[in-house]
Amino acid sequence: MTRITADVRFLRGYNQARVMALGRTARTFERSTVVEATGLTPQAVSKVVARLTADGLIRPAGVRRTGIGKPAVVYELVPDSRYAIGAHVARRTLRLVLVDLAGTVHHSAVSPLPGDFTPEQLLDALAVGIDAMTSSSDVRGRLTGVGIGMIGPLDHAHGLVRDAHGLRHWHDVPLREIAEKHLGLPVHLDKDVTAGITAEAWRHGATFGDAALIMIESGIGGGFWLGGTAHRGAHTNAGEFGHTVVDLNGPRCVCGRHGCLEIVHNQAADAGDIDRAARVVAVGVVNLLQTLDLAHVVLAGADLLRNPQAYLAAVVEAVQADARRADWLTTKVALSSLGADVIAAGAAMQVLDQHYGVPELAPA
Amino acid sequence: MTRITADVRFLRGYNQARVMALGRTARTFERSTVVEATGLTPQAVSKVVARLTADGLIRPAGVRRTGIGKPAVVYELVPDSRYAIGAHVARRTLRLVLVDLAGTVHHSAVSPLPGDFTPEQLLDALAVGIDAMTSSSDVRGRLTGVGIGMIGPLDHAHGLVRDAHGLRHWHDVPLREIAEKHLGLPVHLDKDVTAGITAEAWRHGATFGDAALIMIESGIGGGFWLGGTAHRGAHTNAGEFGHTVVDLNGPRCVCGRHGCLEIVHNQAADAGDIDRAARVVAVGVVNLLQTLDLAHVVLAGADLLRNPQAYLAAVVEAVQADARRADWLTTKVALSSLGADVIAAGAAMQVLDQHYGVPELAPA
DNA sequence: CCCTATTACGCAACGCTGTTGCTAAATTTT
DNA sequence: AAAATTTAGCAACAGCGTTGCGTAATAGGG
Repeated sequence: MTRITADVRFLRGYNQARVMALGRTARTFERSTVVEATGLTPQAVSKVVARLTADGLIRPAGVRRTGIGKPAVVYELVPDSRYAIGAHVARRTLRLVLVDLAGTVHHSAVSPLPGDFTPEQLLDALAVGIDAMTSSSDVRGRLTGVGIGMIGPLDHAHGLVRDAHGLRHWHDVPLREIAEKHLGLPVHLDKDVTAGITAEAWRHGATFGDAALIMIESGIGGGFWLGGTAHRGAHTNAGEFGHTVVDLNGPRCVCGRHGCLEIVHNQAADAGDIDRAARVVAVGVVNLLQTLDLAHVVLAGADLLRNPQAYLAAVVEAVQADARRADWLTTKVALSSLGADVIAAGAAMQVLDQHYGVPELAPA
Repeated sequence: MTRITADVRFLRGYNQARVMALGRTARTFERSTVVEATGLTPQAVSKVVARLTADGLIRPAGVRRTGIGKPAVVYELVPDSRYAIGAHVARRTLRLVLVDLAGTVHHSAVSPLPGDFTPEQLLDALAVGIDAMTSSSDVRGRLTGVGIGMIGPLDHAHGLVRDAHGLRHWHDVPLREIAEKHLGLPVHLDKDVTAGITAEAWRHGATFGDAALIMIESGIGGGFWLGGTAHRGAHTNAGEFGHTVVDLNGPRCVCGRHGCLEIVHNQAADAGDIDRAARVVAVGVVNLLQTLDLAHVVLAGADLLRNPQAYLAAVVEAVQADARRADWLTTKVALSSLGADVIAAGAAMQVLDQHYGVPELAPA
């Protein structure tokens, strides 16, 4: 648990991170933009910009002539100044991506994992894949770390896989610790869906409000971005969205309850009725909107992306039907901008976020 | 929107607030406790404690002899150093409470409101009630402000009542602004359920994790405390928990959808089957746990508190049944510790929280 | 009884943050 | 060429927590 004391160093990191967020979102920016966004004085912004420039994280990119007066220097992020590796560990596959500081995916590769793979087998696959991906020497020196997104339950704070669903060999595995030793890089472990929503948030920057990522891929899960950070819940177990009851008299689910969103959806999907399956998901999404009042909903997951338009249309329609009463209740619904890479890319961005994102103060 | 720049003044407020939170939770505390909780050095804590003592917010309350060495000074919060008024505006009644800095309710009074009351009528009732409650002169001088909790939809950021359900005369009323003028005190406006969960959080202090307040009182709503702050959503509209679908083939709800938690619950309750009604709510609560992974669930609301044990038993049972698989997935379920006063008291605590709570930095 | 070890606590100097006051540079307009 | 305007930085400053060190208050041992 990275714990930060509220001393002056916090201010440094915080304000630098806000400028970085601006650079990620806006392609180019100037000091005056930063002044407005941060509330700092121009002089303070000059100092922050000078520090970031010295670190090679941003650089001048021309000037803008405003008409009268001295032209303003335009800055931009230096995307290839830092990289991170992201890994999406699924039941049968390992997806690795290389992501730069701007959130752009440079390489993406999928490799099969042995059935019922062990931690050791995963570590080996990771090492091989990462090695191949960072062969270029300028990448290797700028690698910030490795992010791993996988199915839960797991303990994010302690980097512990508690009991990955459907995988033997994965009970209380301190994956973060052993991976850091094995790979020689900082490792960040999180639930797949949480990594996924982080990807969307990191790329959208400050304009991204409360949001959810709906993922349909061997089960239905939800990742949440609330109040400017990922929401993991009290035990890193938030997101079991597929196991919310939507049909009190519905069929029994593997979880023991009746009429879970997941079982109702799967029955429709298995029967080939994708539209009905999509409408079930749409009901769940509107439930989330009612409960959490989200500004963005992102759809993702292999099973969903096989029929993206069907799901998108159903959700959009349901959201609009529900929100028709109030013009101020707007929610943007979209397919994941990163496609099948969301989880892996998000895991990578979580690593970047730890270094260059807005620092969090000690837990209340 | 109170917006704070990340300069040194932020540190001052932040660290002071953490000490105050400790004092609220722990009755008494010493410097060494603060050192541990905040991560600050003993010297820094001395400065913070000195400032708070000078402001009269905390005071020494004896010493603790540890055995060898100079005894440690024990401090305590000064509860009656500050007060706030809380108002719970319902469809027919106005409940006012006087709350001190420790979160203790000193006075509570309910008065009827005219049918379909107007903003002016509410303001008059507020003025009269507040005057009666602050007759003592030491209270009046230490009054921090007035918090108002009421049904939505409303806009918390702008202090605007958009369209209170079931009340004509309440469309786009800038209640915060006009109330501040009318009462001559700072006013904080929020949804009833959000105020309610703030009451629980403020009283529990740092030990309070992600939580929800389930309120059953002319409708079913939910207030959320996530990541150390109230969750209001993108448009202050979070909490419409009663309008989440739990029965796809259920009866049509006033909101237009079928099988909402609220209509299903109400049908059972109206039929006199409280146990079934309670089990419906329990299903909804477990849905929340699956989605958000909460550490605390608090039950409240006039309709619920008519049969508190029935609801509590049903929810506890459902939560335990669902979490039986994992011993680490613990959620505490309880009835509101403040009974019928939760909303009003929470509204008051929101005012105190603005002054003496942990400050929030500019929105990301 | 005095001395020492131990613990609590504060004064003074310091480092680092953003802020304030003012100057310099670069450009357009007159 | 001179004035006006906008951008940007240097220098001194205020305020935060930190570091170094001295002082006060207690218990226990000789």
